[in-house]
Amino acid sequence: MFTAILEAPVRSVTLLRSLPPVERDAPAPQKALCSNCHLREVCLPCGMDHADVGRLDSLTFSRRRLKSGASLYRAGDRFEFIYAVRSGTFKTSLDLADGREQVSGFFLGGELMGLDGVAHGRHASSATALEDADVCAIPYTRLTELSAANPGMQHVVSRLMSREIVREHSLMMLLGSMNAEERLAAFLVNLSQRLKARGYSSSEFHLRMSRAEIGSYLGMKLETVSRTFSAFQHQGLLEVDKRHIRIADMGGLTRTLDMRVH
Amino acid sequence: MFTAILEAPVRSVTLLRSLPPVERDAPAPQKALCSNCHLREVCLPCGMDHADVGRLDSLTFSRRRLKSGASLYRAGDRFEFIYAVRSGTFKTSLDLADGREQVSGFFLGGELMGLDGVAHGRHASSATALEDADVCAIPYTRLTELSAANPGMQHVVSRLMSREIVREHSLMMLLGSMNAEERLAAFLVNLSQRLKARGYSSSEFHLRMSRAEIGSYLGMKLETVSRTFSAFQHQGLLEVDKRHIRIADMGGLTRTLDMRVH
DNA sequence: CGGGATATTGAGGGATGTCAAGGTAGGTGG
DNA sequence: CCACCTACCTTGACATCCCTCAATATCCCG
Repeated sequence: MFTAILEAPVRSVTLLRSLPPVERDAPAPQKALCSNCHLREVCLPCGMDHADVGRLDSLTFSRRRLKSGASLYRAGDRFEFIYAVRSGTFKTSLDLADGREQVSGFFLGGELMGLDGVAHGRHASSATALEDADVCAIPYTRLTELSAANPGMQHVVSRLMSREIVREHSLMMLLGSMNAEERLAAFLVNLSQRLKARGYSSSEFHLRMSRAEIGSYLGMKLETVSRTFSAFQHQGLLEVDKRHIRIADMGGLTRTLDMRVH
Repeated sequence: MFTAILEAPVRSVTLLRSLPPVERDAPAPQKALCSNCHLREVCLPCGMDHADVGRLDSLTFSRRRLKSGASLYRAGDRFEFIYAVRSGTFKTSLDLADGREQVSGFFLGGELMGLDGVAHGRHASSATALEDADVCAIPYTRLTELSAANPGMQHVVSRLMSREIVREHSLMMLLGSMNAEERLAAFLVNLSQRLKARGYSSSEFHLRMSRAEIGSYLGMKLETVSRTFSAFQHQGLLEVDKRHIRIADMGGLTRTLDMRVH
């Protein structure tokens, strides 16, 4: 299901961080090429043949750097770009009428944000960096122009959108039919697999999001998230220290899901 | 937001029903043309210019008729077609590990089903007719071939997928942050608007789905759905007689949503 | 007419939300 | 360097919403 990336993506991230800071929102001078990006196996080019990836290079995506907490786009902004995460973690969220937010997703390196903007030409959700981060800005109209001439590429783009639909399907299932323990287990197992596919440890990691953000995403209150973490720790499934997580019993965690008592 | 269709779609539906029944699953002899379909303003051609709609006609979608309860496709089936509802109502659902189902959507005339199949070449969900129904089967590869040559058409297809993402966003919000009354109110208001856009009454209609199906969709038990209907009736918002619904106070119903106490 | 599916309603219990208090970590300024 | 402040996390006590189980009513279809 997931392609494991064996090369560690950490090296280039460190490199980026050590560069002198650029002016905020100035057009980044660096241009990113898909063909030699360390994330190409999990990102936009995934599934494309060599020739199509080469064509992608002609778009020379501009890069944008964000500080932790900065927003990449906001709901209602004009839709021009989709964004691929190069480094860091993002959340996407919808603004509720009463001012609270509903988190609709978390995004890791290589994942794409903003596809919901195609529908009405405006972003339907907001994207916020959960740590210092780096994205490729992919001009949507140029991408469609390019894929019009290349059936293979067009299919890849459609598939990405469809994948987003499927992703939300499973979240709906989660929100509609699982109890608190099942929700958190599903969240952790999913995150673990995605980290593994990016060359990180699947059993030990640092959460970039708060309990409140996890809760919003999973449809539960932050106190319940906290209590459920504690419960898993008592059951010997996890070791939890604030945001540092070690999965002690992956089998037990996945079994929590299969039970599906409710 | 929705384009009201003034011509009543009822006439042609009645016509179809009076035709002699065809063999089940035999390639239907009737061919449907988008350019003079009564649903063209809410269906696939929505947003296309006249020339592109004409090009759609070249695909000559075959029609498929289903009895109430019959399934159009099942999760895991090979993905070849997307389906546009011509008449009747459908539900889409995911099969849970324990045999129960999670309803992921209800579909009315002109709405498209099956876009989640693009991701992996297999349908990710199942579609079932909730009453005798009629669909256009749109061959996906031929649609993409056609849209490769026509930028306008390609964009329309992308937009449809994006719209599906946005639709699921709002459902996530519903499941993640609303209580039982808000959920049912949101469901009814949404259904009312969609019926209105199709030329039906927005204040009085017949539900095609059971309490259990509504509950599955909204993430609550059928008893809670039933109780909430009764509560709305006592509050003077609705008149309910089994599946026959009359919205007595649309303003009050939408206010239930804005309150968003929880 | 009978049987199965569906809907309504009640009683009771349990999972999760709410409110509150206290602890810890990290950042900032004196 | 330390004190303070803020944001975040944990835990407890209590409240409440919704689920579970059960009985009954109603409708639809054979």
